[in-house]
Amino acid sequence: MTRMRFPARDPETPMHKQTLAERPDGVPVKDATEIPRDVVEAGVTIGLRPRQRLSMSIDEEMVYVVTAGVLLLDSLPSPSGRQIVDLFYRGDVVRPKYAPLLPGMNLIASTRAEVVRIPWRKLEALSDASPVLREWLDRQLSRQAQRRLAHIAAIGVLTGEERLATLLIELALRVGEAGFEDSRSFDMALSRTDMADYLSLNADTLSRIMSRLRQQGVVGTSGRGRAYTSNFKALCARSPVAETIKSLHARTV
Amino acid sequence: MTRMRFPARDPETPMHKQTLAERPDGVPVKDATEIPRDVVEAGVTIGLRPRQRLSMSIDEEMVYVVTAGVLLLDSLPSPSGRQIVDLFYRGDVVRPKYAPLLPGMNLIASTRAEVVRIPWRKLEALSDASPVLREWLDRQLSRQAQRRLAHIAAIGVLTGEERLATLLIELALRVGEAGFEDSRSFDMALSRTDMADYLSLNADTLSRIMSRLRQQGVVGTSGRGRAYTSNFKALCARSPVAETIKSLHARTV
DNA sequence: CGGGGCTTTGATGTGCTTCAAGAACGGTGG
DNA sequence: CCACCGTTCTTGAAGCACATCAAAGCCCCG
Repeated sequence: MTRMRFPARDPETPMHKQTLAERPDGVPVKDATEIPRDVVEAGVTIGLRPRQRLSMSIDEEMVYVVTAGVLLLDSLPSPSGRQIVDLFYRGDVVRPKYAPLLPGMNLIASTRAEVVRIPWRKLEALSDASPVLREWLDRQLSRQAQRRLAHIAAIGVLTGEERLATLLIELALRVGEAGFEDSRSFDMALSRTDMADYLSLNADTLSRIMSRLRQQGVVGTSGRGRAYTSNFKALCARSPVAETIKSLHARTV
Repeated sequence: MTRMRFPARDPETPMHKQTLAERPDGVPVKDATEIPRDVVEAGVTIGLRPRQRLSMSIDEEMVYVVTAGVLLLDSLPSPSGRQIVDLFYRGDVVRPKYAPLLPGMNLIASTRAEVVRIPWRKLEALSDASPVLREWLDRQLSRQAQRRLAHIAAIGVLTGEERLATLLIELALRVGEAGFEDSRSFDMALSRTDMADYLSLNADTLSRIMSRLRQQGVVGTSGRGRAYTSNFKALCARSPVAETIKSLHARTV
Protein backbone atom coordinates (compact mmCIF):
# COMPACT_ATOMS: atom_id res chain seq x y z
CA MET A 1 0.00 0.00 0.00
CA THR A 2 1.01 3.59 0.35
CA ARG A 3 2.96 4.84 3.26
CA MET A 4 1.60 7.40 5.72
CA ARG A 5 3.32 10.50 4.48
CA PHE A 6 2.32 12.59 7.46
CA PRO A 7 2.60 11.93 11.15
CA ALA A 8 -0.67 11.55 12.96
CA ARG A 9 -1.20 14.38 15.41
CA ASP A 10 -3.60 14.88 18.24
CA PRO A 11 -5.65 11.80 17.41
CA GLU A 12 -8.03 11.95 20.36
CA THR A 13 -9.97 15.12 19.49
CA PRO A 14 -11.79 15.21 16.13
CA MET A 15 -9.83 17.32 13.66
CA HIS A 16 -12.63 19.75 12.97
CA LYS A 17 -12.62 20.81 16.61
CA GLN A 18 -9.11 22.19 16.24
CA THR A 19 -9.45 25.93 15.77
CA LEU A 20 -7.21 28.71 14.59
CA ALA A 21 -5.04 30.62 17.04
CA GLU A 22 -6.21 33.94 18.36
CA ARG A 23 -4.68 37.27 17.45
CA PRO A 24 -2.12 38.75 19.89
CA ASP A 25 -4.58 41.43 20.96
CA GLY A 26 -7.02 38.80 22.10
CA VAL A 27 -9.65 39.41 19.42
CA PRO A 28 -10.75 36.01 18.16
CA VAL A 29 -10.01 35.43 14.48
CA LYS A 30 -13.08 34.89 12.36
CA ASP A 31 -12.25 31.77 10.42
CA ALA A 32 -13.41 31.75 6.81
CA THR A 33 -13.01 27.99 6.67
CA GLU A 34 -15.28 27.32 9.61
CA ILE A 35 -18.06 24.84 9.00
CA PRO A 36 -21.49 25.71 10.42
CA ARG A 37 -22.41 23.48 13.33
CA ASP A 38 -25.78 22.61 11.80
CA VAL A 39 -24.05 21.09 8.81
CA VAL A 40 -21.68 18.97 10.89
CA GLU A 41 -24.56 17.76 13.01
CA ALA A 42 -26.79 16.94 10.06
CA GLY A 43 -24.13 14.81 8.39
CA VAL A 44 -21.86 11.89 9.12
CA THR A 45 -18.23 12.56 10.00
CA ILE A 46 -15.77 10.37 8.13
CA GLY A 47 -12.04 10.08 8.75
CA LEU A 48 -9.81 9.38 5.78
CA ARG A 49 -6.37 7.90 5.46
CA PRO A 50 -4.04 9.20 2.72
CA ARG A 51 -5.04 7.83 -0.68
CA GLN A 52 -8.44 6.73 0.58
CA ARG A 53 -11.10 7.04 -2.07
CA LEU A 54 -14.56 8.55 -1.67
CA SER A 55 -17.62 7.49 -3.63
CA MET A 56 -18.76 9.86 -6.36
CA SER A 57 -22.00 8.15 -7.34
CA ILE A 58 -24.76 10.65 -7.88
CA ASP A 59 -27.82 8.59 -7.12
CA GLU A 60 -29.00 9.53 -3.63
CA GLU A 61 -26.82 12.58 -4.16
CA MET A 62 -24.26 13.07 -1.42
CA VAL A 63 -21.88 15.93 -0.88
CA TYR A 64 -18.82 16.12 1.33
CA VAL A 65 -17.80 19.08 3.43
CA VAL A 66 -14.08 18.99 4.16
CA THR A 67 -13.35 19.56 7.84
CA ALA A 68 -9.64 18.78 7.73
CA GLY A 69 -6.89 17.73 5.35
CA VAL A 70 -6.69 17.98 1.60
CA LEU A 71 -8.69 16.09 -1.02
CA LEU A 72 -8.07 15.91 -4.72
CA LEU A 73 -10.15 15.17 -7.75
CA ASP A 74 -8.16 13.41 -10.41
CA SER A 75 -8.86 12.08 -13.87
CA LEU A 76 -7.26 10.34 -16.83
CA PRO A 77 -8.48 12.38 -19.79
CA SER A 78 -6.07 10.63 -22.11
CA PRO A 79 -4.38 7.25 -21.61
CA SER A 80 -1.03 8.90 -21.11
CA GLY A 81 -1.90 11.80 -18.88
CA ARG A 82 -3.34 12.17 -15.42
CA GLN A 83 -4.81 15.51 -14.47
CA ILE A 84 -5.83 16.62 -11.01
CA VAL A 85 -8.65 18.97 -11.83
CA ASP A 86 -9.44 20.29 -8.37
CA LEU A 87 -8.16 20.53 -4.81
CA PHE A 88 -10.34 20.73 -1.73
CA TYR A 89 -9.38 22.19 1.63
CA ARG A 90 -11.04 22.64 4.99
CA GLY A 91 -14.40 24.34 4.52
CA ASP A 92 -14.86 23.27 0.91
CA VAL A 93 -18.02 21.64 -0.33
CA VAL A 94 -17.41 18.74 -2.69
CA ARG A 95 -20.35 18.03 -4.90
CA PRO A 96 -19.79 15.03 -7.17
CA LYS A 97 -22.44 16.39 -9.52
CA TYR A 98 -20.02 19.20 -10.42
CA ALA A 99 -17.49 16.69 -11.69
CA PRO A 100 -17.64 15.91 -15.42
CA LEU A 101 -17.84 12.37 -16.77
CA LEU A 102 -14.16 11.94 -17.46
CA PRO A 103 -12.37 8.59 -17.56
CA GLY A 104 -10.77 7.66 -14.26
CA MET A 105 -12.46 10.42 -12.29
CA ASN A 106 -11.70 9.87 -8.61
CA LEU A 107 -12.07 11.76 -5.37
CA ILE A 108 -9.26 10.82 -3.00
CA ALA A 109 -7.66 12.09 0.16
CA SER A 110 -4.16 13.42 -0.31
CA THR A 111 -3.34 13.71 3.38
CA ARG A 112 -5.01 12.30 6.41
CA ALA A 113 -8.34 14.07 6.20
CA GLU A 114 -11.83 14.34 7.59
CA VAL A 115 -15.11 15.08 5.83
CA VAL A 116 -18.76 15.40 6.74
CA ARG A 117 -21.01 13.49 4.38
CA ILE A 118 -24.47 14.92 3.93
CA PRO A 119 -27.22 14.44 1.33
CA TRP A 120 -27.39 17.41 -1.02
CA ARG A 121 -31.13 17.67 -0.44
CA LYS A 122 -30.53 18.05 3.26
CA LEU A 123 -27.92 20.75 2.74
CA GLU A 124 -30.32 22.53 0.41
CA ALA A 125 -33.06 22.29 3.01
CA LEU A 126 -30.79 23.71 5.70
CA SER A 127 -29.84 26.53 3.37
CA ASP A 128 -33.51 27.20 2.60
CA ALA A 129 -34.30 27.39 6.30
CA SER A 130 -31.44 29.60 7.43
CA PRO A 131 -30.23 32.78 5.70
CA VAL A 132 -26.88 32.47 7.46
CA LEU A 133 -26.40 28.98 6.12
CA ARG A 134 -27.52 30.01 2.67
CA GLU A 135 -24.96 32.75 2.69
CA TRP A 136 -22.26 30.37 3.85
CA LEU A 137 -23.05 27.84 1.12
CA ASP A 138 -23.25 30.50 -1.55
CA ARG A 139 -19.95 32.07 -0.53
CA GLN A 140 -18.29 28.69 -0.41
CA LEU A 141 -19.51 27.60 -3.83
CA SER A 142 -18.70 30.97 -5.35
CA ARG A 143 -15.15 30.90 -4.06
CA GLN A 144 -14.66 27.41 -5.34
CA ALA A 145 -15.99 28.39 -8.77
CA GLN A 146 -13.55 31.30 -8.78
CA ARG A 147 -10.67 29.05 -7.85
CA ARG A 148 -11.36 26.78 -10.77
CA LEU A 149 -11.29 29.66 -13.23
CA ALA A 150 -8.16 31.07 -11.63
CA HIS A 151 -6.58 27.67 -12.07
CA ILE A 152 -7.48 27.60 -15.75
CA ALA A 153 -5.75 30.94 -16.09
CA ALA A 154 -2.74 29.62 -14.19
CA ILE A 155 -2.13 26.46 -16.18
CA GLY A 156 -3.10 28.27 -19.36
CA VAL A 157 -0.61 31.11 -19.45
CA LEU A 158 1.87 30.86 -16.59
CA THR A 159 5.33 29.35 -16.85
CA GLY A 160 6.24 26.29 -14.82
CA GLU A 161 7.95 28.33 -12.15
CA GLU A 162 5.03 30.73 -11.87
CA ARG A 163 2.60 27.84 -11.55
CA LEU A 164 4.57 26.23 -8.79
CA ALA A 165 4.91 29.54 -6.95
CA THR A 166 1.16 29.94 -7.22
CA LEU A 167 0.53 26.53 -5.69
CA LEU A 168 3.03 27.12 -2.90
CA ILE A 169 1.32 30.39 -2.02
CA GLU A 170 -1.99 28.55 -1.95
CA LEU A 171 -0.61 25.86 0.35
CA ALA A 172 1.11 28.37 2.61
CA LEU A 173 -2.19 30.19 3.06
CA ARG A 174 -4.31 27.07 3.42
CA VAL A 175 -2.34 24.59 5.44
CA GLY A 176 0.49 26.79 6.72
CA GLU A 177 1.25 28.75 9.84
CA ALA A 178 2.69 32.25 9.88
CA GLY A 179 5.99 32.38 11.73
CA PHE A 180 8.52 35.06 12.60
CA GLU A 181 8.15 38.18 10.43
CA ASP A 182 7.34 37.18 6.88
CA SER A 183 8.12 33.51 7.26
CA ARG A 184 5.63 30.69 6.83
CA SER A 185 5.88 26.96 7.11
CA PHE A 186 3.43 24.46 5.78
CA ASP A 187 2.76 20.82 5.05
CA MET A 188 3.39 19.78 1.49
CA ALA A 189 -0.08 18.33 1.33
CA LEU A 190 0.63 16.87 -2.12
CA SER A 191 3.36 14.56 -3.36
CA ARG A 192 5.60 15.81 -6.14
CA THR A 193 3.70 13.68 -8.61
CA ASP A 194 0.37 15.10 -7.48
CA MET A 195 1.68 18.64 -7.62
CA ALA A 196 2.91 17.99 -11.13
CA ASP A 197 -0.41 16.52 -12.21
CA TYR A 198 -2.26 19.46 -10.72
CA LEU A 199 -0.07 22.02 -12.45
CA SER A 200 0.09 20.01 -15.69
CA LEU A 201 3.80 19.68 -15.51
CA ASN A 202 6.06 16.68 -15.67
CA ALA A 203 7.18 15.36 -12.28
CA ASP A 204 10.81 15.65 -13.36
CA THR A 205 10.35 19.21 -14.49
CA LEU A 206 8.57 20.06 -11.26
CA SER A 207 11.41 18.67 -9.22
CA ARG A 208 13.86 20.75 -11.22
CA ILE A 209 11.86 23.94 -10.69
CA MET A 210 11.57 23.18 -7.01
CA SER A 211 15.34 22.76 -6.77
CA ARG A 212 15.85 26.05 -8.54
CA LEU A 213 13.54 27.87 -6.13
CA ARG A 214 15.39 26.24 -3.24
CA GLN A 215 18.76 27.37 -4.59
CA GLN A 216 17.43 30.88 -4.95
CA GLY A 217 16.32 30.79 -1.35
CA VAL A 218 12.64 31.34 -2.07
CA VAL A 219 11.55 28.13 -0.37
CA GLY A 220 13.16 25.53 1.82
CA THR A 221 12.23 21.96 2.64
CA SER A 222 12.59 20.28 5.97
CA GLY A 223 12.33 16.57 5.58
CA ARG A 224 9.77 15.19 3.22
CA GLY A 225 6.33 16.66 3.34
CA ARG A 226 7.22 19.95 4.97
CA ALA A 227 8.31 23.27 3.50
CA TYR A 228 8.87 26.85 4.60
CA THR A 229 9.51 30.32 3.28
CA SER A 230 11.41 32.90 5.23
CA ASN A 231 10.16 35.53 2.84
CA PHE A 232 6.56 35.05 1.82
CA LYS A 233 6.56 38.31 -0.16
CA ALA A 234 9.40 37.06 -2.33
CA LEU A 235 7.38 33.95 -3.07
CA CYS A 236 4.37 36.07 -3.99
CA ALA A 237 6.54 38.11 -6.34
CA ARG A 238 7.11 34.92 -8.34
CA SER A 239 3.44 34.55 -9.23
CA PRO A 240 1.58 37.02 -11.44
CA VAL A 241 -1.70 35.89 -9.89
CA ALA A 242 -0.59 36.12 -6.26
CA GLU A 243 -3.22 38.73 -5.41
CA THR A 244 -5.99 36.59 -6.85
CA ILE A 245 -4.84 33.57 -4.90
CA LYS A 246 -4.58 35.57 -1.71
CA SER A 247 -8.13 36.81 -2.10
CA LEU A 248 -9.36 33.25 -2.64
CA HIS A 249 -7.48 31.55 0.15
CA ALA A 250 -7.43 34.08 2.96
CA ARG A 251 -8.36 32.25 6.13
CA THR A 252 -9.76 35.24 7.95
CA VAL A 253 -12.87 37.09 6.90
CA MET B 1 -13.85 49.54 -34.50
CA THR B 2 -14.32 45.86 -35.14
CA ARG B 3 -16.05 44.56 -38.18
CA MET B 4 -19.23 42.50 -38.04
CA ARG B 5 -17.84 39.04 -38.50
CA PHE B 6 -21.19 37.42 -39.00
CA PRO B 7 -24.09 38.39 -41.24
CA ALA B 8 -27.22 39.50 -39.45
CA ARG B 9 -30.01 36.98 -39.88
CA ASP B 10 -33.72 37.17 -39.26
CA PRO B 11 -33.53 40.50 -37.46
CA GLU B 12 -37.25 41.03 -36.94
CA THR B 13 -37.96 38.19 -34.49
CA PRO B 14 -36.02 38.15 -31.20
CA MET B 15 -33.26 35.55 -31.29
CA HIS B 16 -34.50 33.62 -28.29
CA LYS B 17 -37.79 32.88 -30.06
CA GLN B 18 -35.98 30.85 -32.72
CA THR B 19 -36.41 27.21 -31.82
CA LEU B 20 -34.80 23.97 -32.85
CA ALA B 21 -36.12 21.99 -35.77
CA GLU B 22 -38.41 19.06 -35.15
CA ARG B 23 -37.41 15.46 -35.66
CA PRO B 24 -38.42 13.82 -38.96
CA ASP B 25 -41.05 11.74 -37.19
CA GLY B 26 -42.77 14.85 -35.95
CA VAL B 27 -41.92 14.41 -32.27
CA PRO B 28 -40.79 17.80 -30.97
CA VAL B 29 -37.24 17.87 -29.69
CA LYS B 30 -36.91 18.80 -26.04
CA ASP B 31 -34.31 21.54 -26.09
CA ALA B 32 -31.81 21.43 -23.23
CA THR B 33 -30.82 25.03 -23.90
CA GLU B 34 -34.32 26.38 -23.54
CA ILE B 35 -34.72 29.27 -21.10
CA PRO B 36 -37.78 29.17 -18.80
CA ARG B 37 -40.32 31.81 -19.75
CA ASP B 38 -40.50 33.12 -16.18
CA VAL B 39 -36.83 33.99 -16.28
CA VAL B 40 -37.06 35.84 -19.58
CA GLU B 41 -40.07 37.77 -18.34
CA ALA B 42 -38.49 38.67 -15.00
CA GLY B 43 -35.38 40.11 -16.65
CA VAL B 44 -34.39 42.64 -19.25
CA THR B 45 -33.47 41.42 -22.71
CA ILE B 46 -30.27 42.93 -24.09
CA GLY B 47 -28.93 42.59 -27.62
CA LEU B 48 -25.17 42.56 -28.06
CA ARG B 49 -22.93 43.37 -30.98
CA PRO B 50 -19.70 41.39 -31.43
CA ARG B 51 -17.03 42.56 -28.97
CA GLN B 52 -19.58 44.38 -26.83
CA ARG B 53 -18.67 44.29 -23.16
CA LEU B 54 -21.01 43.46 -20.28
CA SER B 55 -20.64 44.86 -16.79
CA MET B 56 -19.31 42.47 -14.18
CA SER B 57 -19.76 44.63 -11.08
CA ILE B 58 -21.10 42.62 -8.19
CA ASP B 59 -22.87 45.27 -6.18
CA GLU B 60 -26.57 44.91 -6.87
CA GLU B 61 -25.59 41.48 -8.14
CA MET B 62 -26.78 40.82 -11.66
CA VAL B 63 -26.59 37.64 -13.68
CA TYR B 64 -27.00 37.13 -17.40
CA VAL B 65 -28.82 34.27 -19.05
CA VAL B 66 -27.61 33.78 -22.61
CA THR B 67 -30.48 33.46 -25.04
CA ALA B 68 -28.43 33.54 -28.25
CA GLY B 69 -24.87 33.81 -29.48
CA VAL B 70 -21.61 33.17 -27.69
CA LEU B 71 -20.02 35.11 -24.86
CA LEU B 72 -16.53 34.79 -23.51
CA LEU B 73 -14.83 35.57 -20.26
CA ASP B 74 -11.27 36.67 -20.76
CA SER B 75 -8.44 37.73 -18.53
CA LEU B 76 -4.82 38.84 -18.56
CA PRO B 77 -3.23 36.76 -15.78
CA SER B 78 0.24 37.83 -16.83
CA PRO B 79 1.22 40.88 -18.87
CA SER B 80 2.16 38.70 -21.81
CA GLY B 81 -0.69 36.24 -21.94
CA ARG B 82 -4.42 36.48 -22.43
CA GLN B 83 -6.55 33.57 -21.31
CA ILE B 84 -10.19 33.03 -22.12
CA VAL B 85 -11.30 31.17 -19.04
CA ASP B 86 -14.88 30.38 -20.01
CA LEU B 87 -17.32 30.27 -22.89
CA PHE B 88 -21.06 30.78 -22.59
CA TYR B 89 -23.70 29.54 -24.97
CA ARG B 90 -27.48 29.73 -25.24
CA GLY B 91 -29.04 28.64 -21.96
CA ASP B 92 -25.99 29.39 -19.84
CA VAL B 93 -26.20 31.42 -16.66
CA VAL B 94 -23.36 33.90 -16.29
CA ARG B 95 -22.78 34.89 -12.71
CA PRO B 96 -20.03 37.51 -12.32
CA LYS B 97 -19.57 36.42 -8.73
CA TYR B 98 -18.14 33.13 -10.03
CA ALA B 99 -15.34 35.00 -11.81
CA PRO B 100 -12.11 35.41 -9.86
CA LEU B 101 -10.43 38.78 -9.36
CA LEU B 102 -7.94 38.46 -12.19
CA PRO B 103 -6.37 41.40 -14.00
CA GLY B 104 -8.25 42.36 -17.16
CA MET B 105 -11.24 40.17 -16.45
CA ASN B 106 -13.92 40.94 -19.04
CA LEU B 107 -17.20 39.50 -20.18
CA ILE B 108 -17.66 40.15 -23.87
CA ALA B 109 -19.81 38.97 -26.74
CA SER B 110 -17.92 36.98 -29.34
CA THR B 111 -20.71 36.92 -31.90
CA ARG B 112 -23.87 38.90 -32.16
CA ALA B 113 -25.65 37.76 -29.05
CA GLU B 114 -28.59 38.26 -26.76
CA VAL B 115 -28.84 37.95 -22.98
CA VAL B 116 -31.46 38.40 -20.31
CA ARG B 117 -30.20 40.42 -17.37
CA ILE B 118 -31.77 39.60 -14.04
CA PRO B 119 -30.80 40.28 -10.42
CA TRP B 120 -29.43 37.19 -8.75
CA ARG B 121 -31.80 37.66 -5.84
CA LYS B 122 -34.73 37.56 -8.21
CA LEU B 123 -33.49 34.40 -9.89
CA GLU B 124 -32.99 32.84 -6.46
CA ALA B 125 -36.51 33.85 -5.48
CA LEU B 126 -37.95 32.33 -8.65
CA SER B 127 -36.00 29.15 -7.96
CA ASP B 128 -37.27 29.06 -4.38
CA ALA B 129 -40.85 29.40 -5.58
CA SER B 130 -40.81 26.84 -8.36
CA PRO B 131 -39.30 23.34 -8.21
CA VAL B 132 -39.12 23.24 -11.99
CA LEU B 133 -37.10 26.41 -12.07
CA ARG B 134 -34.91 25.25 -9.25
CA GLU B 135 -34.15 22.10 -11.14
CA TRP B 136 -33.39 24.07 -14.29
CA LEU B 137 -31.00 26.41 -12.48
CA ASP B 138 -29.30 23.57 -10.67
CA ARG B 139 -28.85 21.54 -13.84
CA GLN B 140 -27.52 24.56 -15.66
CA LEU B 141 -24.99 25.51 -12.99
CA SER B 142 -23.89 21.89 -12.55
CA ARG B 143 -23.25 21.46 -16.24
CA GLN B 144 -21.29 24.66 -16.37
CA ALA B 145 -19.20 23.60 -13.38
CA GLN B 146 -18.52 20.30 -15.14
CA ARG B 147 -17.49 22.08 -18.32
CA ARG B 148 -14.91 24.13 -16.46
CA LEU B 149 -13.31 21.05 -14.96
CA ALA B 150 -13.40 19.28 -18.31
CA HIS B 151 -11.64 22.27 -19.79
CA ILE B 152 -8.93 22.11 -17.15
CA ALA B 153 -8.39 18.49 -18.10
CA ALA B 154 -8.29 19.44 -21.77
CA ILE B 155 -5.73 22.22 -21.60
CA GLY B 156 -3.83 20.30 -18.96
CA VAL B 157 -3.03 17.07 -20.74
CA LEU B 158 -4.21 17.15 -24.35
CA THR B 159 -2.03 18.00 -27.32
CA GLY B 160 -2.78 21.03 -29.45
CA GLU B 161 -4.57 18.98 -32.07
CA GLU B 162 -6.67 17.20 -29.46
CA ARG B 163 -7.63 20.49 -27.86
CA LEU B 164 -8.72 21.99 -31.13
CA ALA B 165 -10.71 18.88 -32.02
CA THR B 166 -12.40 19.15 -28.63
CA LEU B 167 -13.38 22.75 -29.22
CA LEU B 168 -14.65 22.01 -32.73
CA ILE B 169 -16.83 19.21 -31.38
CA GLU B 170 -18.18 21.60 -28.79
CA LEU B 171 -18.98 24.24 -31.41
CA ALA B 172 -20.52 21.70 -33.77
CA LEU B 173 -22.83 20.56 -31.00
CA ARG B 174 -23.62 24.04 -29.70
CA VAL B 175 -23.93 26.30 -32.68
CA GLY B 176 -24.05 23.77 -35.51
CA GLU B 177 -26.67 22.05 -37.59
CA ALA B 178 -26.63 18.38 -38.47
CA GLY B 179 -26.59 17.81 -42.24
CA PHE B 180 -26.59 14.80 -44.54
CA GLU B 181 -25.48 11.61 -42.78
CA ASP B 182 -22.69 12.39 -40.36
CA SER B 183 -21.96 15.89 -41.60
CA ARG B 184 -22.30 19.04 -39.55
CA SER B 185 -21.75 22.69 -40.31
CA PHE B 186 -21.37 25.44 -37.79
CA ASP B 187 -20.40 29.05 -37.22
CA MET B 188 -16.87 29.57 -36.04
CA ALA B 189 -18.18 31.63 -33.17
CA LEU B 190 -14.62 32.57 -32.16
CA SER B 191 -11.82 34.19 -34.11
CA ARG B 192 -8.56 32.27 -34.44
CA THR B 193 -7.02 34.45 -31.77
CA ASP B 194 -9.88 33.78 -29.38
CA MET B 195 -9.77 30.06 -30.05
CA ALA B 196 -6.05 30.11 -29.35
CA ASP B 197 -6.50 32.05 -26.12
CA TYR B 198 -9.20 29.66 -25.02
CA LEU B 199 -7.12 26.57 -25.73
CA SER B 200 -3.92 28.19 -24.41
CA LEU B 201 -2.18 27.84 -27.70
CA ASN B 202 -0.42 30.35 -29.86
CA ALA B 203 -2.53 31.78 -32.70
CA ASP B 204 0.10 30.72 -35.23
CA THR B 205 0.20 27.22 -33.86
CA LEU B 206 -3.57 27.03 -33.94
CA SER B 207 -3.63 28.07 -37.55
CA ARG B 208 -1.11 25.38 -38.36
CA ILE B 209 -3.12 22.70 -36.60
CA MET B 210 -6.27 23.88 -38.34
CA SER B 211 -4.53 23.61 -41.71
CA ARG B 212 -3.36 20.12 -40.87
CA LEU B 213 -6.89 19.02 -39.95
CA ARG B 214 -8.13 20.56 -43.19
CA GLN B 215 -5.53 18.71 -45.24
CA GLN B 216 -6.52 15.48 -43.55
CA GLY B 217 -10.12 16.13 -44.47
CA VAL B 218 -11.40 16.18 -40.91
CA VAL B 219 -12.82 19.70 -41.18
CA GLY B 220 -13.43 22.17 -43.94
CA THR B 221 -13.93 25.92 -43.95
CA SER B 222 -16.30 27.87 -46.14
CA GLY B 223 -15.34 31.49 -46.04
CA ARG B 224 -14.31 33.05 -42.80
CA GLY B 225 -16.39 32.27 -39.79
CA ARG B 226 -17.97 29.07 -41.06
CA ALA B 227 -16.82 25.46 -40.90
CA TYR B 228 -18.14 21.98 -41.56
CA THR B 229 -17.32 18.32 -41.08
CA SER B 230 -18.50 15.67 -43.43
CA ASN B 231 -17.56 13.06 -40.87
CA PHE B 232 -18.35 14.09 -37.32
CA LYS B 233 -17.28 10.71 -35.98
CA ALA B 234 -13.80 11.18 -37.43
CA LEU B 235 -13.61 14.52 -35.65
CA CYS B 236 -14.68 12.90 -32.38
CA ALA B 237 -11.98 10.27 -32.82
CA ARG B 238 -9.42 13.08 -32.61
CA SER B 239 -10.40 14.00 -29.08
CA PRO B 240 -9.86 11.71 -26.09
CA VAL B 241 -12.60 13.56 -24.21
CA ALA B 242 -15.18 13.50 -26.99
CA GLU B 243 -17.67 11.52 -24.92
CA THR B 244 -17.41 13.96 -22.03
CA ILE B 245 -17.96 16.91 -24.33
CA LYS B 246 -20.92 15.23 -25.98
CA SER B 247 -22.54 14.63 -22.61
CA LEU B 248 -22.05 18.27 -21.66
CA HIS B 249 -23.18 19.89 -24.87
CA ALA B 250 -26.00 17.70 -26.11
CA ARG B 251 -28.84 19.97 -27.13
CA THR B 252 -31.59 17.49 -26.50
CA VAL B 253 -32.57 16.11 -23.14
C1' DC C 1 20.04 -3.98 5.73
C1' DG C 2 17.71 -4.51 1.74
C1' DG C 3 13.62 -3.44 -1.09
C1' DG C 4 10.23 -0.34 -3.19
C1' DG C 5 8.39 4.03 -3.85
C1' DC C 6 9.36 8.68 -4.46
C1' DT C 7 12.61 12.25 -5.77
C1' DT C 8 16.57 14.30 -7.95
C1' DT C 9 19.60 15.19 -11.75
C1' DG C 10 21.73 14.73 -16.41
C1' DA C 11 21.47 14.06 -21.53
C1' DT C 12 18.67 14.34 -25.27
C1' DG C 13 14.35 15.09 -27.95
C1' DT C 14 10.13 17.54 -29.50
C1' DG C 15 5.95 20.34 -29.64
C1' DC C 16 4.98 24.66 -29.26
C1' DT C 17 6.35 29.57 -29.52
C1' DT C 18 8.45 33.50 -31.57
C1' DC C 19 9.51 36.44 -35.20
C1' DA C 20 8.74 37.79 -39.71
C1' DA C 21 6.81 38.02 -44.19
C1' DG C 22 3.23 37.33 -47.24
C1' DA C 23 -1.69 35.88 -48.59
C1' DA C 24 -6.60 36.13 -48.14
C1' DC C 25 -10.55 38.40 -46.81
C1' DG C 26 -13.98 42.13 -45.81
C1' DG C 27 -15.11 46.69 -45.96
C1' DT C 28 -14.68 51.35 -48.26
C1' DG C 29 -14.68 54.71 -51.63
C1' DG C 30 -13.64 56.19 -56.20
C1' DC D 1 -16.89 47.20 -60.54
C1' DC D 2 -12.41 47.41 -59.02
C1' DA D 3 -8.41 49.40 -56.53
C1' DC D 4 -7.17 50.24 -51.92
C1' DC D 5 -6.57 49.44 -46.94
C1' DG D 6 -6.62 47.30 -42.40
C1' DT D 7 -7.30 43.14 -40.20
C1' DT D 8 -7.02 38.36 -39.83
C1' DC D 9 -5.04 34.29 -41.26
C1' DT D 10 -1.27 31.36 -43.04
C1' DT D 11 3.29 29.61 -43.46
C1' DG D 12 8.41 29.23 -42.89
C1' DA D 13 12.80 29.18 -40.05
C1' DA D 14 14.91 29.37 -35.69
C1' DG D 15 14.73 28.96 -30.62
C1' DC D 16 13.13 27.62 -26.09
C1' DA D 17 10.61 25.51 -22.32
C1' DC D 18 9.18 21.49 -21.09
C1' DA D 19 8.97 16.29 -21.82
C1' DT D 20 11.17 11.91 -22.12
C1' DC D 21 14.43 8.52 -20.97
C1' DA D 22 17.75 6.73 -17.89
C1' DA D 23 20.37 6.22 -13.75
C1' DA D 24 21.40 7.20 -9.27
C1' DG D 25 20.03 8.86 -4.48
C1' DC D 26 16.99 9.24 -0.63
C1' DC D 27 13.82 7.71 2.77
C1' DC D 28 10.76 4.98 5.27
C1' DC D 29 9.44 0.39 6.46
C1' DG D 30 9.53 -4.18 6.97
